[in-house]
Amino acid sequence: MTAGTQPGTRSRIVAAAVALFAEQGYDATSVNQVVARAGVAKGALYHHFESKDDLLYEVYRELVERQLAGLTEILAARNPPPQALRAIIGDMVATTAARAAEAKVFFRESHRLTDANQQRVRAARRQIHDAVTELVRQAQQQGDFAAVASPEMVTFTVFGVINELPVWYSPDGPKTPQQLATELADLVLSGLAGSAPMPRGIA
Amino acid sequence: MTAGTQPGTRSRIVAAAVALFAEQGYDATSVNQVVARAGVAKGALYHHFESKDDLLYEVYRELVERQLAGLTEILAARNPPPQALRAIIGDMVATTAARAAEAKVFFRESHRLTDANQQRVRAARRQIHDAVTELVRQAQQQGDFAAVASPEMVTFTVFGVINELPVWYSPDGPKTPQQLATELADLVLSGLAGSAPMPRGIA
DNA sequence: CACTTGACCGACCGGTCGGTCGGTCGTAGG
DNA sequence: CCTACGACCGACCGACCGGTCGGTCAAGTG
Repeated sequence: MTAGTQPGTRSRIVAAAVALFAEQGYDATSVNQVVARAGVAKGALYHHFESKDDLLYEVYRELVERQLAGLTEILAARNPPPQALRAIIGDMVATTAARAAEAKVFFRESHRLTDANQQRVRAARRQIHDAVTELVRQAQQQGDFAAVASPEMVTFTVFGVINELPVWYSPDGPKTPQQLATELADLVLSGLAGSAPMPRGIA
Repeated sequence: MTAGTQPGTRSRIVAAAVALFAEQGYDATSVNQVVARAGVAKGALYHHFESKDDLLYEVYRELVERQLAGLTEILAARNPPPQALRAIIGDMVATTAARAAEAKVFFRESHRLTDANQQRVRAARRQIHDAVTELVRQAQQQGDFAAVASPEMVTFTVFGVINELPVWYSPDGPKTPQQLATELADLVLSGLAGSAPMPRGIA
């Protein structure tokens, strides 16, 4: 009522698109379906977005920015590797669970982005991946982690679970995201504790 | 030359479809592209397959049958849990790496299958999932594995990496599938060795 | 009041999609 | 030699796709 614009037309379009993309996939969703769900006309969508691909990219941009911000903050704290890795897992699991639909689209449809947009997303993802790998590598060199597997394998393992989480996670499920994050962190850190060095207790 | 049929028209269609689905995705690939790549006419495709969905299902059927057969064989051997889990990881990594294109399509496009076909595939996948979970659960009860995480989380972790493997694995990469499988098994088994109960040696 | 602006509308467009179907052709059976 | 048949061909179909564009209308400005 205040201004000449209905509140959140743009965000309603994005929300409708995310829901439909998550349910059906990007290609299987027509822009007509999106505008019908959002309750607007086709012209409104193309008033706010350049193309269907631009709409998809919007989903990615928001999620990847959030994850990158969380990671940067955690690394800046410069805590010991076990705590840092646990914090990273906790943050990633939390954001993935909270935005499960977006995450589902994210990891399933990335190949459908325009080349330019795809490169931007991949660059951010690689940045996250490399940061975690480097954390593990340094911790192994300093003896904080056992060298039971390469840093790359540890990273792939952690993100493997997290990326697939939106496939099976449900808010109505028996476990909260916090519990899931704790379990995953326990498993990974137990593995990285190895059999040789410190017998750090796991609550 | 022997019979009236060109050798492998059907399999050439499947191979072309797998390659294109892996490169571009299922929806983004037209049947015209498939027949062009296979070097046949459209009629040939619809002579061998009922629909485009049927063609997609063919990819799934073959892969899931192979994986289920491998798993059954391993479980039938009734080896101790650590060896069994290591064998399962080895088998899954090997088949996934050997058929990376199929696996990529598999885990990315499962939601595009017809409901009936999707249920069949999901049933087989759940069977695999449940078998591994049960293996872990029993091993934890008997003290062979530490209870650092729930059996479900262990399973999700193992299949998380494996399902994402086709995204980053390359035959030209520095590591063989065997090496990757060993690393992953080392990491997971090290985690499951835990620090609480018996320090069972890991070969 | 006239005029501008920008959010939004929806009929419409060229093109492509998955799928069809009447026809051709090489081989096997009689 | 004739007929039957399965494998395969490719022009064609209606539906629907993503995207366009001339128009409408409410609020802001002077």
